[in-house]
Amino acid sequence: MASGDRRGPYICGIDAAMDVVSGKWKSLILWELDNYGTRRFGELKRGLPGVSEKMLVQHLREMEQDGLVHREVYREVPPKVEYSLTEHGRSLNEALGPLGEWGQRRAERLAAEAPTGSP
Amino acid sequence: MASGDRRGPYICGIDAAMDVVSGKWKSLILWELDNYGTRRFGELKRGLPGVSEKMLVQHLREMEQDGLVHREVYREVPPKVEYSLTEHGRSLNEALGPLGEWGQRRAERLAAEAPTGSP
DNA sequence: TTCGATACTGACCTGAAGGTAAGTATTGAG
DNA sequence: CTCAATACTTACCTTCAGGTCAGTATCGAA
Repeated sequence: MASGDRRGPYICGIDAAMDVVSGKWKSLILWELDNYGTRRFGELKRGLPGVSEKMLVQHLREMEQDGLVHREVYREVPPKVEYSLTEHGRSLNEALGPLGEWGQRRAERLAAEAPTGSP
Repeated sequence: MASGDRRGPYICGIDAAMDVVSGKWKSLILWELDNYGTRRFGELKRGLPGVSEKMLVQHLREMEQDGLVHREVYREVPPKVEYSLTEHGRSLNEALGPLGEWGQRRAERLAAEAPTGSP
């Protein structure tokens, strides 16, 4: 399954962190929630162009289980659910900072090397 | 294919970095090479218990293409090939540091929460 | 009575990541 | 002549992350 048994015995810290971040949209979700503080399901969906509802729900559930995300349900009609980061989620986002900067530099380097696809 | 077109248009830095690190053994390869400086193919294989030769070759090729790894071939018999990190590879490993520490802390927390599986 | 809004859930399918295992090339040792 | 050692290569197969799409529950508005 896609979100079954995890928290396996880890070989190293990277492994343990990757277990939690791997997932097509997870780092983006992390960034959205860190940036906006609190987001409703529909807002997240609109903020992540291309994400399917299924994956968004699945990722959010896993991140909740992993203690990264807090889920607040308002018993209203139509339904309202708000997501936000926990302390762990925020610290993970911080830990991802240097990696993001490295990737940024790499992207810039690639753009400089092949501006139009080398015609 | 497993290593075909990459370097796609990235949504953010994390995306660009993940494109390069995602792969079951890549962070481990990074660590091995950073730790030992230079490793032969067979040494890497023995240092990463469970890796298949196919995946090791494939990952090393991709990392070479991505400018993370340098490959030095000695024209001898039997063959000898030495792998080492480039400057980019080393900086990536550094950027992964905080993430590794976060994962380490997470692993410790998990171990403290469920020592024997909550019997 | 039907529709729209919201936050899901479930069945089904595809592609790609990764595993297994056998084959290749070269040459010195026995 | 055969074998061992090294660094691969190739073919085939399984698994699973992720996509599509349809359905559900609830209530107010029209």
